[in-house]
Amino acid sequence: MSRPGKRATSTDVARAAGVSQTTVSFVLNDRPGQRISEETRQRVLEAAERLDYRPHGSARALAAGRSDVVLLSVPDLPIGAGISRFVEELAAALAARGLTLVTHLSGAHGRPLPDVCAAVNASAVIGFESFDPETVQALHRIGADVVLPLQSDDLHSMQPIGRLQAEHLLARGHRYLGYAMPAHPGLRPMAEERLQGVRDACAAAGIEPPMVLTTSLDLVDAAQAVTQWAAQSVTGVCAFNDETAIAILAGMHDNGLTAPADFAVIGSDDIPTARLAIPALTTIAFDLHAVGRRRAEAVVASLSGLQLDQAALPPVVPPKVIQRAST
Amino acid sequence: MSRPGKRATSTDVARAAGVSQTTVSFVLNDRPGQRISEETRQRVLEAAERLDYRPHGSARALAAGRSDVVLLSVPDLPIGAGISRFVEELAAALAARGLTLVTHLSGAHGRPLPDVCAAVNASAVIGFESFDPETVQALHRIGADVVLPLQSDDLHSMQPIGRLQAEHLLARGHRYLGYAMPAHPGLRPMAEERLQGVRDACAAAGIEPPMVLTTSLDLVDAAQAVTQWAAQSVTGVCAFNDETAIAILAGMHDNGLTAPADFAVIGSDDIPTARLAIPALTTIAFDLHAVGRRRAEAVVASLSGLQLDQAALPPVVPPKVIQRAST
DNA sequence: GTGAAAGCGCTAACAC
DNA sequence: GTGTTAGCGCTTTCAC
Repeated sequence: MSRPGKRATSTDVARAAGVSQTTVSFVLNDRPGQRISEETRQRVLEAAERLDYRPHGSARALAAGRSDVVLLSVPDLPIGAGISRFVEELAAALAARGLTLVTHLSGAHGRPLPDVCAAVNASAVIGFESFDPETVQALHRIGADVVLPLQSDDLHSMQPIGRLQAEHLLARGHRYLGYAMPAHPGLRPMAEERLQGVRDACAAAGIEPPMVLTTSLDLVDAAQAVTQWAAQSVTGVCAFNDETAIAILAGMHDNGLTAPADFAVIGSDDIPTARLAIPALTTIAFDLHAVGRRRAEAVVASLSGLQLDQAALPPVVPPKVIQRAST
Repeated sequence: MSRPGKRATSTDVARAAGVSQTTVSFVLNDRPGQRISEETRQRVLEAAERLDYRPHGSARALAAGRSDVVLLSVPDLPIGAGISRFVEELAAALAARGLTLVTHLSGAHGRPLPDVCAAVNASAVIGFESFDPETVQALHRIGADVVLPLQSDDLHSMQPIGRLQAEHLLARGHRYLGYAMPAHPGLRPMAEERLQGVRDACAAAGIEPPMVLTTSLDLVDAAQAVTQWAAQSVTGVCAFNDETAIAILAGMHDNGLTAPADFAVIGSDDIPTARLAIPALTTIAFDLHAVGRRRAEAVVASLSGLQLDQAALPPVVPPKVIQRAST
């Protein structure tokens, strides 16, 4: 239903439907003051459909003072499959509420977040980690009503992950634990949080805190770390995530060691290749699906100025250990 | 340099600098008709800085009829580290030309691409695979000047990848090849292209086409495929990508086989965990960096209506085999 | 060199 | 119920 011609405007629809442009706006936006006759409504809707009318985002944003665009700022970190699933969930939930999600990779050479926000006229910005205060302020001035770093989700803090990892190892008799930090700086904050969970579990069990080592996704690096842990009689290692854990596994293999006999290794995130590791990797799985939904609801609530009804949110299944051969 | 107050407008800057709003627009946009005195220029720039002025994307887009937003549509496929690197490169190159890149995951439940495009008022849309004609037309009508599916990059078609994989195995004496297709539907088109390269290489060498099997990232699945290949005396397998290759490796391990003695396996993309596979995975590496830059230049050229100067583009290093232990 | 004025396509008072 | 009207913040033509 469209000629390749010029873009149809709201006025075109009005003309086609034989009503005023205002009426079109009312119908299409489903304004609460439902003073539109059903017949007019249908005529307008039909005309819009026929002309393949699509509201002009900029014009709408300019006039209304707010847009339906939500910007997700993804930090410069290795994006895993899990994250993309989360993004899709978020996008779907927002779309269901009439909001459009776009993502921005905040790499070193891209534009600053406030500029991007201004360019797409986002009315909300979601981040993966806390923004620095300057950025937050800039975003607010631009009109981004909400700034919700993900980690503030009370039910999905990162610490339980570390705790679960450690508890799993402790339950299997390990008394000297290691922790494998990722080398990538962007992953640091998240890693610190997870590590804290491990420390807490160790403290609660009355054993020494974990021996923390940083390993990049490099065989030599990982092999070195393995040697160091072995020298300190570490027998179980919690890795920041599955990729790091896979590096450890490779480092062990390089040293002629195998899990779990020589060393137990537990990862986190349950990436698809975790079960393909040799041996298959024990890991922590969590419910990104629900987290995405919850985040979306939070944004919607904040945007509409309503109080977020915690009870109405989809429940988050707590993270749990996926036991496989590596522990 | 900013009070938490309301957003500064172009008019505010004009007032602060003691000039007209028009002049501000001229200065900030660096209009060709450089009829602005250096002194005025500085005053305006300084005022803008002081007020932390940021142009209102929507207003600008509405008035100018075009925005500086470029939308990258990423299909519903597992996002790997390689892709994120490419996106960053693209964003950086576009930012250098004053353009802002945002990404949209075109999952099943998100909004249709044209809607997203209209919402952010993108003046160009980049895709990973060809859009269907209807979508293209819709995008054009919305005013998206460019639609550039990535795969049309002459110097970076997918076929050479498959060809290289096959040639590598052929050079090592393998005469019965297998091809591992990914199960994920979003990966299909790309996989078909790569497969074609393998077929071409086989034909050129005068051997039978590869025995194609589809394997998800699942141990049982992969083990089954391995059994089938073995039954047909296949000795070398080209996998669509490294993850699929890792699955094959796991399937082999499950069958008590090891690479390259029983089976040679070659992946593609050189993901970080490829070298951590056991044994380390031979794979194809390519230059996403340059591809991103080239794509960005193409968009800029198309947006400014200029002819793309092929010669001025950063050269793309052809894909090459990274030989490791699995072949 | 600089400014006045006319919109871009839409929303939202307000009038009928 | 529906139309009139006045902007939203910016670009751009044209006059000074």
